[in-house]
Amino acid sequence: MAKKAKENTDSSTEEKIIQAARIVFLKKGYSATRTRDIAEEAGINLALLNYYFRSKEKLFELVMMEKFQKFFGVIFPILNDPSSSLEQKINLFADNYITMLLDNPDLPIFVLSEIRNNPERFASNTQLKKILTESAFVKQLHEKRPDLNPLQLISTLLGTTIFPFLMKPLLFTTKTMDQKAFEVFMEDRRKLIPKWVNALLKTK
Amino acid sequence: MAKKAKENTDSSTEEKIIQAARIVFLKKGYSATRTRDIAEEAGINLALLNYYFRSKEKLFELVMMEKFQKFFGVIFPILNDPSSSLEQKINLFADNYITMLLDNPDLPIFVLSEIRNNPERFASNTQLKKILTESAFVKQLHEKRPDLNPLQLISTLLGTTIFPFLMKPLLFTTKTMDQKAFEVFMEDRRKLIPKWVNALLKTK
DNA sequence: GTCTATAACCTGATAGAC
DNA sequence: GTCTATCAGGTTATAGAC
Repeated sequence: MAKKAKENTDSSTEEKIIQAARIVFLKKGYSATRTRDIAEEAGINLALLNYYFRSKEKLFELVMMEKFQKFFGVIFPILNDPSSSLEQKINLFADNYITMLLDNPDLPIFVLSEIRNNPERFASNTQLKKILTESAFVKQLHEKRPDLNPLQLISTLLGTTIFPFLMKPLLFTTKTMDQKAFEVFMEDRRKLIPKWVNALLKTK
Repeated sequence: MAKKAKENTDSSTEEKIIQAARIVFLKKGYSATRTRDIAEEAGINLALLNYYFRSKEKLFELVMMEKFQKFFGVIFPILNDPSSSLEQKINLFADNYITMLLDNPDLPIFVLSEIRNNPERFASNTQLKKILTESAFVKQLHEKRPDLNPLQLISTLLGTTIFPFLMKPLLFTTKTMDQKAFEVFMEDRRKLIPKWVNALLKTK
């Protein structure tokens, strides 16, 4: 602890660059981002970026791994907890995920876009497959509704939670909503999704 | 009719270029696409692309307008038909939209990505705002459930239908599904969505 | 570590021969 | 209309001074 005190200012050049990279990559994606944008955002010279991170690709990989961890990391512990009920999992998932997404509204479109652009990168990711096919959530779901493909409910749970954030740019640009209205909308949705998804469990 | 017979081969150079552009832009998006990729896909020389379409930007705009028309065009006539019931609209929407998306599975991520990259382009699009705030669907919805923000149900209807196509690259790359399984999944969903969304209308 | 200058490469677009 | 050759500008990455 005491040893780390020196770094705690967190304003080292390296940190400034990666923080800038987070902002720019998240907003524009890999292809549309120029290393110059990142350097400018960080308030440093372009050469320093390569000095610290060797290449655009390497810097991107760092940021991307973080973002993927954020995007998928919340899901696993909730859906794979054997001690909570199906209803509790749905409730907890919607609540936690909406909180996280309100803090990171551009995360879904970033993650889904980059997977589209480079799907091979995730061929090795077996964690997600496990959540979707053999988590505690899937088992409980299968027990309660053996007639229903668990992925149908999971897609609905994920879709209803994430989709508003994918639509957000469209809602804003057409002036259908502004930031404040969107936040209210998502607070309503935080209560609505558990109610709705649990209702679907009872719909034969 | 007879007049158009001559063009019916549909293999003019211009047509070959725009068909190649459809394929490449849809798959990689604007930024990651190089005009050389399109020329190669079309089996023609790079110079011809500029001869026929002047610039990458102009060619992209053509393709993009088509794709947006496809993505949003189906929604309007269905949701704004005053003669059909709420239930019929939900049913018809899911059915038609899933059919269209099975033929154009890469459309959602393309459209949503490009809106993210360039939202100003759609600032002038008032049609979508109308669907979301003053269509026959919204009015009927408000009448039946005045306690519910219509956008909540619309987001759910759109999200449940579109989201599986956004997840598709992830499902495929993790080998959770293959093409055949995905098609079966979406056929199940074609029946499930109307049942589910109509159930939500009755969930207080 | 940080900067300026520049190399090396890539990309969109055009000139000009056929 | 179609091609080859090439330009002009932009982008990543590095060399070398400080």
